[in-house]
Amino acid sequence: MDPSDPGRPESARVAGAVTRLREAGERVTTARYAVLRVVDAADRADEHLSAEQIGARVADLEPAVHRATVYRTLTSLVDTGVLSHVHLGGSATVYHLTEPATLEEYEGGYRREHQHEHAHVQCHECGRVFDVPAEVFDEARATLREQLGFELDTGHAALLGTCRDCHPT
Amino acid sequence: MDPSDPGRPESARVAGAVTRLREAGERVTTARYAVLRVVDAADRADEHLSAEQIGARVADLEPAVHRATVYRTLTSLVDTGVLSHVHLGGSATVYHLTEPATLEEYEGGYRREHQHEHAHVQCHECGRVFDVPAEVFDEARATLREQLGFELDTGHAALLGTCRDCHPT
DNA sequence: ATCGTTGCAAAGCATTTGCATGCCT
DNA sequence: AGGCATGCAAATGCTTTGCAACGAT
Repeated sequence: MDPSDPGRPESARVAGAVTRLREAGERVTTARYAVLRVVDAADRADEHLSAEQIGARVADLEPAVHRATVYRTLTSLVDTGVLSHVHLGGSATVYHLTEPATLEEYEGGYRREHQHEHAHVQCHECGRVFDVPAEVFDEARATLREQLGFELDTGHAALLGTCRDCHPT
Repeated sequence: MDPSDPGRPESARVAGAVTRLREAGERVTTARYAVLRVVDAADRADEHLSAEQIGARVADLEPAVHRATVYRTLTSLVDTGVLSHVHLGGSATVYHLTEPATLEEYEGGYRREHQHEHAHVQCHECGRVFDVPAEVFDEARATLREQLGFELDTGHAALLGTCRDCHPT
């Protein structure tokens, strides 16, 4: 596996993820590299892909990579911290590239929307997922902490609701 | 199926649910009655059961009821509005008896905790689910409505976080 | 008597696992 | 070279479905 293979266009985000993988002592394999590229492309298109959907796209990119490997890869990449996953209401789990703590490490190219922690809200009518600033839940977070001692983690699961387009009114 | 069978202790909540079922033109069968009793008992114990767990308890109560029927029953009871379900982060879905609009219709016996809409927060360490007043999310709800036109439905999916007992600190 | 509901069993689908081989470091 | 990751295929677990029989109204 040689991700520096000339001719293979690579985003700064994928390059950063590969670097972090290596630093963590993890091997960079064909399967892992393909998964990273698929998730990066989805992130850039504001898409939220499930394990299964990622598997399908990886199959296009690298037909030799087995489905089971995609699942194992997703698990290990999440463990390593290179990817993070968000649980959607419907029971699906979607994956994101995790943003590094210091953006400066990786030269430009980050889209503004990806620079901050965000929560996810999903429309249970059309299924679309919207990213919203985590600060929206600051007050709720504070209340839960004070009254229950519960630390709300809005990055880890989506909240359901109805989007503007699907309103009955 | 005769839920008025003397000697079968029945809570006011189950009685109300049965009434609402009949009013909706739905048949009250052994399977449906058993599911209602199981869910009611869980509610009263502040437990949150998944379809699978409900199936197991129904099997104790009515061994003749098939697992597949429990799934179909849960679906139809939710459709009718007698039950409501909440998606937990881990991918499980748990069920509740839906509270009727007017409490007065059903003579006493409602526990205070069940009289109001509530949201669910789940600890991703220990898995326990806590009920919290829906008002905790009022500000977030208002912000999302104003800025995105998104109607947040906190009753339909649990938020993840870490409970007091599982804090690293 | 009618027609919705159920039991049964089999199919379906996403995900996981054991094991030998392969390949990244 | 050495050990982790992979391919393969079978198993798993939850949920759904087709169909005939059953039973609530």
